[in-house]
Amino acid sequence: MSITREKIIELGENLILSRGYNAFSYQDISTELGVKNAAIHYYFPSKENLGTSIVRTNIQRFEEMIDNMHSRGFDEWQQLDTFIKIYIKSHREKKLCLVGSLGSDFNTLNENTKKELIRMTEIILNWLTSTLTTGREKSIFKFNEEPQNKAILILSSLVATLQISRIIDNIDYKSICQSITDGLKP
Amino acid sequence: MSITREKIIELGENLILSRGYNAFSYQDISTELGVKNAAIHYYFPSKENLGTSIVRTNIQRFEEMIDNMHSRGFDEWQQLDTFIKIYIKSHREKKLCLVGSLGSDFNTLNENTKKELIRMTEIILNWLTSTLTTGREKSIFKFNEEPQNKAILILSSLVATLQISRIIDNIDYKSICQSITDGLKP
DNA sequence: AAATATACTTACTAATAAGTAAGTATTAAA
DNA sequence: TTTAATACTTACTTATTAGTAAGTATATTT
Repeated sequence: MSITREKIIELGENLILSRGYNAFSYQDISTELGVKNAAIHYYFPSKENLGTSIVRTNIQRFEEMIDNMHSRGFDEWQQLDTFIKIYIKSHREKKLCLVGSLGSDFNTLNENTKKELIRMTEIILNWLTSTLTTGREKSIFKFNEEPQNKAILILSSLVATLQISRIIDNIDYKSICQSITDGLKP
Repeated sequence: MSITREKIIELGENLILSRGYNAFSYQDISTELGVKNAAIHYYFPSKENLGTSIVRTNIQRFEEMIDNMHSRGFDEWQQLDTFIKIYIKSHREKKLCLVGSLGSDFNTLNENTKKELIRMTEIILNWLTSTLTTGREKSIFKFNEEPQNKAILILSSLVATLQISRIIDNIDYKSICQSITDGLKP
């Protein structure tokens, strides 16, 4: 895979996470890369292609992380902590996550990017639900809600607290994450 | 106040909640209203004026609701239920809330709209934090987190579950709200 | 009756957006 | 050594955007 192509995806992702899908242009990417906007169209003929590729790259990254955690034999606490650390990093870098950013722009997205975003959100929620279910079976976690509901509540908290932190800057993101995990302790 | 002006604010708000700040134009509003786009500029010279007015209108609406609940002597449970019902209505109407929608677009907003959004979010969180604090003092609520953290967690859950519901359509929003309130029961 | 304010329309401008067709320099393969 | 693929640039088009200046019809005030 071309290095320019990878840089375009990386820059595009950062632009989506910092400014949103409808507020970034091919010019933003090409200027940053020091090329002409037609060069971006060479790799991604339309913004639809770029958006879809960005989400696909994220799905791949997430699935690799899950595989890696499973092959290392991570228990449910270690898995949840690793997942939460992604959000703590996003907060440190003043970025949102794709679910929150593209979720807000959902109605304006093209069909393919929508499809990949749906797929990505399902993959995350399915993993989280199954991790919560197994963790509770093993008495590692304790909670009363349906695992699916608990998964949505945890993901929502992580996603929207990033957004609210952007509005109100004195929020202690790590402390919020602590509250989330405290709510799962037996 | 002019009825056209009010309609513009209402349409603008709905456009922000369904498509986001950067994906709606004065044309969208003028077409819907059956006037020319210059008519919108007559009431709101710039998009900054419109955005700011939309947020201010929401602040006013929220403050009126709070005043109303206080003057009716609503207890903390009734207040929280009333607040959550706003979100259930938004979900039914397939809309987001301003905090979530404009939170995602925050970095692209003008200074005045940012200021009002900050003010609105602070008002909501301060009310929620104080309601939770008082409710716990009265043993109406039970929770272990810091009230400020609990307020952020509740607001985040409401906000981002609207976004996630847009992506994944089989989410039972009311059931999520039930999980939120169940977590406060003594 | 004349002046003024209100609520617009007409007819623009300048900037930026996505997207394209055709050309060029460089590297790799036949 | 010619051919072809790769990685772009040049130079454009078309559409949409926010925004404006000047004009007009209607109602209200003086």
